[in-house]
Amino acid sequence: MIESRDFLYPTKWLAKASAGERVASELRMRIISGTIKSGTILSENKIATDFAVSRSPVREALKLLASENIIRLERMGAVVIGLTEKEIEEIYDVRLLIETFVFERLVKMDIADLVKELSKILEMMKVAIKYQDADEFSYQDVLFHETIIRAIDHSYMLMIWNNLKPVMESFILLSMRVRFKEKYDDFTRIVENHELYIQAIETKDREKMIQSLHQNFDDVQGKVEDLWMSQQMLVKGVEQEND
Amino acid sequence: MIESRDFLYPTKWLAKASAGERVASELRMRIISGTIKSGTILSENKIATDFAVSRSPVREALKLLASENIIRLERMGAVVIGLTEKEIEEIYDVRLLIETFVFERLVKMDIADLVKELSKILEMMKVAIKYQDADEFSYQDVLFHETIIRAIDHSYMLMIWNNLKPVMESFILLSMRVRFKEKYDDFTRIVENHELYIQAIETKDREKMIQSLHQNFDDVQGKVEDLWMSQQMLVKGVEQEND
DNA sequence: CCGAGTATACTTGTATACAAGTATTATATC
DNA sequence: GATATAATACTTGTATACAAGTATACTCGG
Repeated sequence: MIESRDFLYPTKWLAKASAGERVASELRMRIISGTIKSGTILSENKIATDFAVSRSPVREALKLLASENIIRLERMGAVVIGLTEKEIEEIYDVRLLIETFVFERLVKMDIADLVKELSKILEMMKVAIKYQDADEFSYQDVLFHETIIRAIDHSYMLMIWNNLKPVMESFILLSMRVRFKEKYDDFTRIVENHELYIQAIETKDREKMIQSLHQNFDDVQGKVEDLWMSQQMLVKGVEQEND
Repeated sequence: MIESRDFLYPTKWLAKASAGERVASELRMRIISGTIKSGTILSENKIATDFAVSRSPVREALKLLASENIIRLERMGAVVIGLTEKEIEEIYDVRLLIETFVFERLVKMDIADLVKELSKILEMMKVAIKYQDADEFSYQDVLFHETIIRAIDHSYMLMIWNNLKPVMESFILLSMRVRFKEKYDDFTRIVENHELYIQAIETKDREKMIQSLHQNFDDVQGKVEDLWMSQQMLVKGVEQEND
């Protein structure tokens, strides 16, 4: 039985969420963290009993995870795909693609409001670091990029982002939780990089923007190890349910 | 009551489909063709009775359409968004983005098999033209681009494509049906353009590929009129259900 | 001991039932 | 006639029930 206090996903983010979203969010975290191993076959009934909900929200959750490419729906059962190094690189391919596209639009726009908004978010990130709040930091980090994308008002770019976001969010959450414990000084670099990004937008400097994006990517490249570390942390912290 | 013979979507493509997919495919066609007007509020119950299915598959369908950005799920009812000129341009933004990315990967690969496969598909398209089979032509057209994307084996590019595909497919279906009746000689141009695309891949010629992509885009630009024409055709052919 | 065939237990997809909440309509009161 | 309040008819989200199909395991025959 998986109860809310065992959740890897921040329960306070699920305040207004439906049972389906709750199940999806938690399953996603467990898959990406490796708690549920790649190759595992999930059955609707098993998940339903595990989460003490009916099959209806579970089906909803599985459909969602399948559209995010972390599970594959087959005739019998859903096969866990998970995130390997390859997938993480691919996600960043997409981010690079989207964000460079967005930037090209931004340079033709009035970006004063956006820059102000991003600065605010960056301040929030700094506070989150100060109080060692990994979850809040992750939230603001994701919000930072979402804010940039939303600025150009492009429904299909937003669509792509919406598909990518849940996986990104989970990945960042897990990664940041590890770093807060193990590599605290990573955050000064992350903040600097976001500052660079804001500057790039402000001055409409393509090169700086690309530089920032790649730095951000280098920052996570090879960071599947974070996921493994996060799993190490988890087996210590959470009691395992031997079904 | 909407029966299978009233379907705008080719029923033979729905052979192995679930009720949810059937409902989604048909609703999508009706939304994109303008048969269901933008702004309309859809209720699960109404759709369920219309299609003579239960709410379960209807919910599934609505979730899907929402993820494709052609409806918006609100607290009460789903609001139809539809496809305006803006959305069509945005879709082509994404296609341009994806396919240029794909091309950059292709130039580093062995593309012999791909070229052969594409040539086969193009032959099929020619046959479909010869026999004035708009649906078959559309199918092969969509398959052509999907084949190119699949060639690079990039799960997240494929994810984007999978999200885009249903809307693209519906749009192309409607557009091609009109053209077969009204603008038959469009097809020689479309075929030529696909030949150009194959050549571009074969010779790994970036410029030619971009040229082909843009030509393809110009070909649909301003083609919302096709949708309106398709709607004109529809009101003639299909009896209207005044609920 | 091995294979064919049947029984069984589990799978998904769909229908239905129910609960909680929201908008609308009607009614009553001023 | 206007406004407030209550009743009603919808809405979604979740649980449960059922049907059709699939894999597994078991039994029976060789």
